[in-house]
Amino acid sequence: MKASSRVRNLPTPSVQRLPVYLRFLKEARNRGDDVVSCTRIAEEFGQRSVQVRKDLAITGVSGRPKVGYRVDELIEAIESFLGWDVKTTAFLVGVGNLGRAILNYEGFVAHGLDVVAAFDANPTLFGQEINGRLVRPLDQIAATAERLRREEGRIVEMGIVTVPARAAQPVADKLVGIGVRAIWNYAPIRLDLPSDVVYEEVKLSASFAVLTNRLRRRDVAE
Amino acid sequence: MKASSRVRNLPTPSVQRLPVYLRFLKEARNRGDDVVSCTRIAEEFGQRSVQVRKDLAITGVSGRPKVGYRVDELIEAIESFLGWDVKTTAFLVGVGNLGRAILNYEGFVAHGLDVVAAFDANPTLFGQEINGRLVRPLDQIAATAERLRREEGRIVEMGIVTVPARAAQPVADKLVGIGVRAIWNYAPIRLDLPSDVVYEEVKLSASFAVLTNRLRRRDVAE
DNA sequence: TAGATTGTTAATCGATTAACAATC
DNA sequence: TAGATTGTTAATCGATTAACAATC
Repeated sequence: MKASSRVRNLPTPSVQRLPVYLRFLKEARNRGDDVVSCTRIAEEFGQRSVQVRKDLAITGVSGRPKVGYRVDELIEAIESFLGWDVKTTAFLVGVGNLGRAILNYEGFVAHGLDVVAAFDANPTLFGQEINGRLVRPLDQIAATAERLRREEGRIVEMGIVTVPARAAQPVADKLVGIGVRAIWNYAPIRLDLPSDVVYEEVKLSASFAVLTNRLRRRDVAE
Repeated sequence: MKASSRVRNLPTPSVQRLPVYLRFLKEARNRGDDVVSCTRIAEEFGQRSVQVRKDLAITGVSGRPKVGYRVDELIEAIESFLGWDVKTTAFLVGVGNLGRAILNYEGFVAHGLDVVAAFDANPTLFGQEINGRLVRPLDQIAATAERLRREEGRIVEMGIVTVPARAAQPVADKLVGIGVRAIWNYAPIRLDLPSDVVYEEVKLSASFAVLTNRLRRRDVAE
């Protein structure tokens, strides 16, 4: 069987909504709820219940008519579907404020993200420790990956790029060079990568564009 | 004419792609290019030229067959359409690493964003200056807005929320209280706001979900 | 049992792409 | 003029929503 025939095309909007449900479900679990219905979830987020049901269906979970879904089953199904039940070993490059924000945010740790080391080109940062992670010289990225593999048997799967735009492509190339299979890019520039590397860009400008455009159109309408 | 009949529904994906084109067009201008074609832009970003043409069309700009679009006209049209040619006065609440990242990033300044003051609840930060902006006590947000209006005649249009999830809703309520008409939320929680306040959320978890899901599905396919 | 809910198929809606005329 | 490009209408594709049967 060819890989292409096995990888179904999943609706990206559904994948993007799952973390929202997950957060709500964890709160429900903390309240001691055993089951939850799509109607309830939809109501919480102002959506249609059919959409929630379709979204949950892609994880493979099933509920019981009249009753709903078991909260713990649902949490497990979403986490497993997103790959958040396994550790994702990552390197982060660019220890500016954005890089620090990611290193300090515990939310991603709960999603399996394990940033094992941080890198920067600025010598004044070398040796600094951020939330338990040492800042290393960018030059040592390959050596660090190799040592990690040799000593702990760990493979770096993901590279997080939080450098300025102009530095992003060379940094991404370095990350691909050490064998990462996914790049999470925060720099405001599209990166050119081999097609077998999974790529995702955080587009803050796109978000700002939607906001300001709506704000200005609202003004015009008044 | 009712407002609802005047506000056309614009394709959000198109609005989100405009900043990408804009960045490219500014580079083109710096290189001294006078005109650029959709074909060229599409090629740069791996899209179809029709899509680029449709995207540009929503700004109201028009090009010339055989020639293309004038670079300076196009830049002006996109910036005006997005509301990036006018200053947007904003308050930022939450001076953690994420808040600092936004205060220090000059890219948004080029998009008209003018964060005039930053607020936090943590007294150890009060009086600190970040990229020229003083950190003030959250308590003083209303007084600061009022003084700004009285002394400089400036209205705070946007609130940027970079506090932890649990603090986000009360902070948003405060911002709405001082009259902001747009909220840009970085906290991983959906905010409840009056319907006349424009709202946009930066969903880092959604981005991470897409990335890890693809990474794990790729693994399965191998 | 009746009502609420799941799961699925069909209809609708919106965005992308194809096709092609207009034009410089 | 011929070829490249814009602008627009029609076709396709994908996601959302409606409708409804199944079921606890």
